[in-house]
Amino acid sequence: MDQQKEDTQTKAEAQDEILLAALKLFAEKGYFNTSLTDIADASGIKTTSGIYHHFKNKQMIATALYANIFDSLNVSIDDIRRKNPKPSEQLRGVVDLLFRLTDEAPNVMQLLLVLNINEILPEEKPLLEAPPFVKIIKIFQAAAKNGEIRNMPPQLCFAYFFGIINQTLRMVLTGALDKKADAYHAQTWLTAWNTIAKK
Amino acid sequence: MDQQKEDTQTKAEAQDEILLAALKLFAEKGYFNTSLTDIADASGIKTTSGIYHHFKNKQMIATALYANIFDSLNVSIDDIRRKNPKPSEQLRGVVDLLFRLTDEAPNVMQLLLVLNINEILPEEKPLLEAPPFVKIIKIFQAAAKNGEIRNMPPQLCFAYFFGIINQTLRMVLTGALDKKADAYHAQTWLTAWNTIAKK
DNA sequence: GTCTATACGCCGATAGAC
DNA sequence: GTCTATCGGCGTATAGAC
Repeated sequence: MDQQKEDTQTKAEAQDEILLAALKLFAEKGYFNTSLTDIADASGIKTTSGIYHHFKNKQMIATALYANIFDSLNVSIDDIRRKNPKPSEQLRGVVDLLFRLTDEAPNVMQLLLVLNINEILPEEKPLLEAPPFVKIIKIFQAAAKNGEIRNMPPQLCFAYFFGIINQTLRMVLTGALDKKADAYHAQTWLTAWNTIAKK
Repeated sequence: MDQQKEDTQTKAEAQDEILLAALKLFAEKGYFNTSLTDIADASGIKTTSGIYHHFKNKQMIATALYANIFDSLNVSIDDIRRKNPKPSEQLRGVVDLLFRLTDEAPNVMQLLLVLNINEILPEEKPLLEAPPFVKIIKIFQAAAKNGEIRNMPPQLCFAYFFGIINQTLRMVLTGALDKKADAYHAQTWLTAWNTIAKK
């Protein structure tokens, strides 16, 4: 491994460049409006052939992108849960994360909130069954159990709470709300929390 | 015109069949996963050629679909505004409409809430600038003026209020919430209303 | 591992008989 | 207005030289 450091780095870098270009283009134009030629042009690679040395086909690029995003979210959420004992604090941590991502990595949030994973990858599980979202549902269950929130199905908690959060962030992403996500952070958290909090 | 009544009726019916088939397929598989062959098969028409006598191209089918949906929503919203003097009642009427549509015309709601009009029709205005949504924003403005809701930007009202409504309906459409929309109607309205109501 | 060249298929779209 | 037949092109994907 060490003796091929140059090569492996280069390979990993090339893959990253492809993924980064794809992420940007998918977020801007959507998956189906983006051709492999577009992706090749936007990364360092000159022709579509080069892409096939890194990914089996176009779908696998999207699969890898979503896997990376889910993994990263998973790590962050685990971290948040470890550092915060109370479910309400954990939820607050997740919201902080999403607002930060919207300002700092809007393309990632675009894939999560705007694009339809099931239209791109019909075989993939629905978004809400992906690991990070399963964990969020668990936070709602824990919050209900310890009495921080009202007693209602966790899916409905999700609908109300993240309905507000996600719609706000979506409108920031599309420009329907004209300030940075951060400008709406405090007020939106409070509003969302109040929809489920035990009054 | 009158003397060709038979023909025009037939023509209109054929167009409707195409639109209906397209609506169903777009809602199920998405616009890009649906070929004109699929649409021809699903309507009475036997080949894709027939479609071109009714629509200039594939995009125009989507354009017509959205135009129909927007028109119909527009009429309904005008009706609601005429019949209900208070903005809060108007909003309630719109919510009733959306919940009813989710149970009775889920394909229509799928196009509105799940599919990305701007990915399908890049030239089209963003959804929130379409006439029905402009009217809803106006309702929020009127509600703010007469003191029924808190004083905040109408776009933010929209984000909170319809964040809850739309996310709930989206989850009904995808099966993440397992009952009919109607089962969540009352509670969801109340929760959404409370996010913007002057307490 | 990256290029050139090219194959292949699907789909959108057209021409023209009936 | 609907069919048969067919085109053209884009976009995915592969083979093979370097």
